[in-house]
Amino acid sequence: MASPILQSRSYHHGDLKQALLTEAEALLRVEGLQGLTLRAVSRAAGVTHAAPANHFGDLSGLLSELAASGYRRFAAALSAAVAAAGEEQRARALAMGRAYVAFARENPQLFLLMFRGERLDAMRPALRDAIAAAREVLRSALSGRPDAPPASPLQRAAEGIALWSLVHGYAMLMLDGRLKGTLGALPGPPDELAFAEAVLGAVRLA
Amino acid sequence: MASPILQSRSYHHGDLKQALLTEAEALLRVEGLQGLTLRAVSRAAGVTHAAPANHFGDLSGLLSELAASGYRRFAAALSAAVAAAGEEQRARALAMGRAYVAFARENPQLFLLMFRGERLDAMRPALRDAIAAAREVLRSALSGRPDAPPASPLQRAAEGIALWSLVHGYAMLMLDGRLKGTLGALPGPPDELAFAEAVLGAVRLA
DNA sequence: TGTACATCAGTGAACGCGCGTTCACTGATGTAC
DNA sequence: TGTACATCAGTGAACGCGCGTTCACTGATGTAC
Repeated sequence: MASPILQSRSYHHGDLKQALLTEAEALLRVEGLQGLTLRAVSRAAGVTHAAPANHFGDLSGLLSELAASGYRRFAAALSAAVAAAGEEQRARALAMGRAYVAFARENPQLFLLMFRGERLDAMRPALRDAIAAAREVLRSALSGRPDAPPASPLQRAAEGIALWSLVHGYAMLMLDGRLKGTLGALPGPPDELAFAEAVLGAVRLA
Repeated sequence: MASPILQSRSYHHGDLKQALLTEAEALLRVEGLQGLTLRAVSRAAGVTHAAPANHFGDLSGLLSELAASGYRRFAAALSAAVAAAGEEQRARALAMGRAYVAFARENPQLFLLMFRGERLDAMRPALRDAIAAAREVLRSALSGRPDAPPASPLQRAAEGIALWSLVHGYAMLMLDGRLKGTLGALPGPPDELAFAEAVLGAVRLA
């Protein structure tokens, strides 16, 4: 018989794989990466702690699938933002940056899991594919200025990586709480969104 | 009697505190952050695993002191690079960026420990002071362009954070191995230094 | 339609592991007199 | 100079903890005939 919800295979539980991923993400959000253990996730999902092995093999398998899910949503968010920004290159890059930072802010622990390779298994096809897809969205949003004179391959690559570094660094510093001091020292009440906007807009390609 | 080496207090061991920090850093370099446990560090230093408590209290105390030591060396490296770069503002920022990335490349795990607040105790005076000192070096190296018209406080702060984000993001992406693909796709043999230079130079304040 | 069988998701108990913490102790160092 | 005492760094054994893994098992689902 089909699952009560999706048409995925369901035995005793009825899509335990998805349930484990959902619980894992909730746990990650609340407890952080170090709270994510096979036993804790199983507990949250109401199954024995040996059950996840049937779906993920081991812990790094579960973390990798979770990160893959994060990358898919990340890529979708960036992609939608860029598409909505029109054709102008700088507007597209800015839209991407906004969406990038917003994703990090809304999913801080998931973002850290995604960009902290240590505990992931980069060989997992689901993760590898999701990373590649996200990378491609970034590449297309940051590809050089068609209006400018043709640059060297090094120059073009450096420009893309510089913009990526800018938004990624901002996201990481923000998640580490490194911007609080600067934000607090500004006149008026802190406005994180306006500040992010000012930072992303403070820089241009040379 | 004084210690055989330094004039620090020495009882049975003869400066166990420094020895533990040295061994901890070596372990961190080889095993990564998750290999850093009180027991492993004690083992490496040849003492009982209860001994470190006399000097650091608990594990987060030891990690915090190690991070503080990292921040002191980090600040010194940035400071020296900036001082050698002369007076021109852009040259100073570029020199800082180079030194920043070089430190991250040479001390990858230490750099990650420093910028991953989770396991540190930010209340430790040694760590708090070291972070503040490093932050001040950054601030002075990245402070706005004296040649430009006076900008708003928001604009000035945003410019400094943007440059910091650029170098920090580059360092993090590099340590995560995210740049390998781009670097490998360039014509000729990969040249990390030249690429970093190109990335840092690809951007100007708007 | 019904029966026998194979598959496999999930169980529950047991295992060994390394961890941080505690605590009474030992013994070298430093100090008072 | 010598003795008695206080301090405190480091010892070693014991503790409980949560972890991942293993494994024989149960029982629901799916399939062959």
